[in-house]
Amino acid sequence: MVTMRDVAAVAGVSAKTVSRVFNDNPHVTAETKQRVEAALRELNYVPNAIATTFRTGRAPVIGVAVPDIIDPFFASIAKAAETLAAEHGMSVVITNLRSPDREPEVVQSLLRQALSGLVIAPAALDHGYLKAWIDRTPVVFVDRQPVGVAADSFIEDDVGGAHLATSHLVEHGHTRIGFIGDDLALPTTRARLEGYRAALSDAGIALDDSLVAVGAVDRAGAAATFADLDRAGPSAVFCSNARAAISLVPILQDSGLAITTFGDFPLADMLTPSWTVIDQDPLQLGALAAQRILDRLAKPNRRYRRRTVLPVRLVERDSCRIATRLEGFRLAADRR
Amino acid sequence: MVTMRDVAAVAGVSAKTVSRVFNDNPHVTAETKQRVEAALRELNYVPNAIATTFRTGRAPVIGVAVPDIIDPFFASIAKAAETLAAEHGMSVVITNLRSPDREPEVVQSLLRQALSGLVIAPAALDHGYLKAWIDRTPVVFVDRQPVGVAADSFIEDDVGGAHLATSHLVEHGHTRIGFIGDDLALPTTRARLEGYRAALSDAGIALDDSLVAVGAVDRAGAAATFADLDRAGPSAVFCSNARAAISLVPILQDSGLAITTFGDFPLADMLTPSWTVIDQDPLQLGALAAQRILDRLAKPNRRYRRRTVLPVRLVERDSCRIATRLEGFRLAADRR
DNA sequence: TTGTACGCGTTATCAT
DNA sequence: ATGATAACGCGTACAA
Repeated sequence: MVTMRDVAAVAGVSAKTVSRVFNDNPHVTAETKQRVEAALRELNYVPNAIATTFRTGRAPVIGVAVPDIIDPFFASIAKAAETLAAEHGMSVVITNLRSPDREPEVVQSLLRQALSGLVIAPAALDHGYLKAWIDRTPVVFVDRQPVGVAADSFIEDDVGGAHLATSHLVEHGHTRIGFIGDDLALPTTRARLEGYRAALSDAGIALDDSLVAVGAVDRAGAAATFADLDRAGPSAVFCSNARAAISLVPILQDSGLAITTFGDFPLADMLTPSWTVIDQDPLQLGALAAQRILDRLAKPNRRYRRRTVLPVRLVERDSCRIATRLEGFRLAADRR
Repeated sequence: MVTMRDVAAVAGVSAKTVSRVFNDNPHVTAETKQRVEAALRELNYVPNAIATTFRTGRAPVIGVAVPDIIDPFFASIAKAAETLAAEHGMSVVITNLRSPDREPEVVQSLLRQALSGLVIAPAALDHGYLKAWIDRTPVVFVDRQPVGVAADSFIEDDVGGAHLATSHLVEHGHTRIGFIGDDLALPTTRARLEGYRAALSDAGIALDDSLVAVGAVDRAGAAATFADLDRAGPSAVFCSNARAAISLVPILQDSGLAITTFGDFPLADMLTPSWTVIDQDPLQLGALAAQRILDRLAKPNRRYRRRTVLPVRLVERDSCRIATRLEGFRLAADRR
């Protein structure tokens, strides 16, 4: 490996002068600069990034940590952050959190790499382990709020979006509306349950806990969860997130239930019927988070808004128009 | 930040002894070890990973570089590599290649981080830029072969899979079979075109270049590409990859064409009709690649198989059963 | 303008 | 078994 010393020897200057030339320091004569540049090219000098990081204490790298990179929602966040970082000469490393309990070790091993910043969509329920790092490294939460630590966050309007989706079902005449989620331990899921309940209350519909079921994380779990919920006799369901929704497609596809879901997903518009969703714009989430990291690095002393809530919008498709079960309810009512 | 020196001062030993204790070096008396461990805990010592990497020249990190992390195929490769690495105390950093021409800079900035190894699903057409690194860092290619550099690779059977998919259409009675791909500059796409052509030849069907169209990278491109192909009057199409397939769903869904595609994708089995695909097992690809990195690190002098081709299998679903256009052809033939 | 000396935190070498 | 010293490659402070 060619070092600055090697280049210096060839150019007949000191290592420091090579450093100056390489970093475009103006205090070098044109003639010296030329000689050094020739040596640089001749030896094919490549800086040792680790040494630079070690010396300066910061790698020109932003970390992005997400619960599951297979989920297109999180992949989009990462991709947007990467695009923005690249525009500012930074690279991005993505890492999978894998599971709530592994989050601390995974994130800390990332943070030890002297990152310039971290964008995290947390999986864990408590993020107190970040306290020791947050003074030295800007950390921005996305999708979910920080718990046990103060940090910037960009989240979507979970309560509002769930309210919107549920109200949409109400407007279609449904009164028996189920809630299917992944895990109520997650604040995001809880907030969406809250929005769902608020919408029902606002419509004067009584809450029924047998219409709330969680555990839809894969196709098997989704089937079990739905079987549970189905006993309560819903005519419509609201899925609390895209991943649950994707798992639920096989079982909801031909159920005759009206459906809305929180979070768009690839091919949702191509299913039969196509699914009505709440759209979250993960690209914007990722871009905003990365921008905040860059801002904090550039102006550490400025004050920033701690919490930013992004609006969501309803994308209406077909899954609320077709509602066999509701017809059933109506016919039954007519007969009475 | 607490350093080994600080710990050494508290324990009343030298920094080197602290290092020995921390790294489980046996040449330390039990009594000394105990004292040092107490100091370690008291000061809450956390090693500076950058300093260690700097000193040893290797970070306990495997890099995974893929063209597009949004593509579930590549995300699966990354995830599998991560799982395997974690079992061996290594972490993984994922990076997006973004585009063929940006690949060299992106990869090299990754490699400068003194990685222990790199798993790459390349986007670029030539990988000669890796020559300078490959002696110091194990590099394993997945999905696509190395060009311009010698390296290990794990790829799927592109020619065989395409042959399989095309033959399947032939068996269903099709003779006008289109090929829709993303980019013929990619060796993968070319190999699949080759398999497609071989299958037609084997069936005694004449090749027709107007039945080959590329440019399906997003929904707009897919629509344009298909419009082009459609003029040639196909009754069936073979999509050369999952990403193209996903983009083509809107336009092929109700086309009445029989369909096969190379690469399964989420919800392919939930479309109407469900899509028959060639399944590639990206998880295995990622796991094998990461294992090879670990093997090469553990036994650098062993010899390894350069090129491993994984078999693929046909997953038959409904998209070949429904073939309105073929009926049209037959009726036309009957009338004659 | 250019160079010297030093230090970042860790580990390897070689004494003791 | 333990420690002193040097070294990894670069950038900072300061001197020349």
